Amino acid sequence: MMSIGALSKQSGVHIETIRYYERAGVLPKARRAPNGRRVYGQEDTGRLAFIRHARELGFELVAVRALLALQEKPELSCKAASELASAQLAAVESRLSRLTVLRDELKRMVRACKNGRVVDCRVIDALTNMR
Amino acid sequence: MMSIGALSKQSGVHIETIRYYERAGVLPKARRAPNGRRVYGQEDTGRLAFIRHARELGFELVAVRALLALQEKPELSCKAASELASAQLAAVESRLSRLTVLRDELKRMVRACKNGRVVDCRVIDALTNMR
DNA sequence: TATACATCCTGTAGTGGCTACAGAAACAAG
DNA sequence: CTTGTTTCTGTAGCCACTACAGGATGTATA
Repeated sequence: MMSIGALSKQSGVHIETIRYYERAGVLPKARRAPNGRRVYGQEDTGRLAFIRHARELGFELVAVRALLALQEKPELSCKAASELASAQLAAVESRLSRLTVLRDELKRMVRACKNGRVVDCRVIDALTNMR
Repeated sequence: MMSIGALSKQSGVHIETIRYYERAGVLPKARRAPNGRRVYGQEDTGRLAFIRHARELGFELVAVRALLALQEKPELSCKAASELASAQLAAVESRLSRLTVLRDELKRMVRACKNGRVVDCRVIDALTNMR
């Protein structure tokens, strides 16, 4: 049992963001103390960690909601769950392959630009003439 | 010499975005025809290509502006440009490694969901305990 | 020339995912 | 009881666009 401030410290997610997640339907509506303040449990720390990492990986809140639904409805049919997971997997693999291209391009750029002047620097060329 | 519509078609950047870039100070204020319409030259196609690719690589507009400023002052050292690229590279590599973990977990989950129950899936754990 | 329609202009508002603040209420410490 | 912290709701701002509205101007066809 903890306050929104304690949850915020534990999870590293801003208080305002926690309230925003509730408003956006990503977190369930928090239980309230008699004085009206939100009360959280340990499971919310886990949920927030999950949301944070998923967001860092580029998942939109809609997708995060879908993934959380998997966790919170273990009675969901295997077929539906598998389809949802497959869709996420496809999204992840697409992101992965594009990121790999970007990484290689950035590596090339950094290599091509070692202690020269901008005149000799290939970063700008690389960005202008990429395709 | 071309209109904003022609530039848009050539560059693949929406008209509204081109005007937004001007407003945001990323593109220089366009020369105007006597009737008040914006007039562009071939160099603007290059600038837009540059901006587009930089954005695709995850550079923020602030960074794009910095890179464009470097381009206009070629007597400066390349250090700043390569630092920007290195920062991008680090961010991309961090995302890559975490995405790889997630992909493996999703693959595992899809496999597990074939014959088991959602409750056995560990994707949530993978995302929750990721660091 | 008249009409139709495309293109452009400025300005404003909406989007997602936060983040920041204002003003009020409640709580905790001295 | 005062002071300071925490929380509440509600609203506004941020970035990087995107989507209009409403008006001016341009071009093609009858």
